[in-house]
Amino acid sequence: MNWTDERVELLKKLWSDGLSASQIAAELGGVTRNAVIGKVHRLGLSGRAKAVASAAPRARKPRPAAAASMRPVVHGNTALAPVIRPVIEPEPEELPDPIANVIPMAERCTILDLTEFTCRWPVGEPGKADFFYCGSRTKTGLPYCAYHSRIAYQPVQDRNRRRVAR
DNA sequence: CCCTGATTCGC
DNA sequence: GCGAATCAGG
Repeated sequence: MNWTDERVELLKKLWSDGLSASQIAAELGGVTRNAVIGKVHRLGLSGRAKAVASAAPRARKPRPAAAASMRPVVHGNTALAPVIRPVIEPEPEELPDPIANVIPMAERCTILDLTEFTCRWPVGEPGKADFFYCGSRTKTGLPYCAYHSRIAYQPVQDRNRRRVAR
């Protein structure tokens, strides 16, 4: 593919419209984002309005909302309320993510809040802003609450064999 | 890891 | 002029 007037024109338009180089490359077809960027520079239209604010405007995943609808309603001070956990059977193939939706906000705690009586079940990715520990009362010296103990001590499921690329 | 634009440099 | 490779960053 060569840079015909049409393609250059489209490139200019899309670039000024704030599309990313990879998006433009996909739109044009037959070129990579590097080619687009290179061309953009050669054309001397490097700077743009303000499209480069957040580098990765990733598509938002719609929230599951299924588990959230099953969350028990707790009135009053949730911090002092007894732990109420839904009586759903933890499905072996279920990932911890949906579980996060049934842990009351008030219970969630950081690693600093953990004591010998708080559930150490991690939810989310450590380091991420939304990461937290379950924080429920543990039974007797166990690292997890009764609910998460059942998950933690289940028979080993078939692990996903993954191989690092490259 | 995903992604972004910027730059370099052999072609 | 072109663009892959690389760099620097979110």
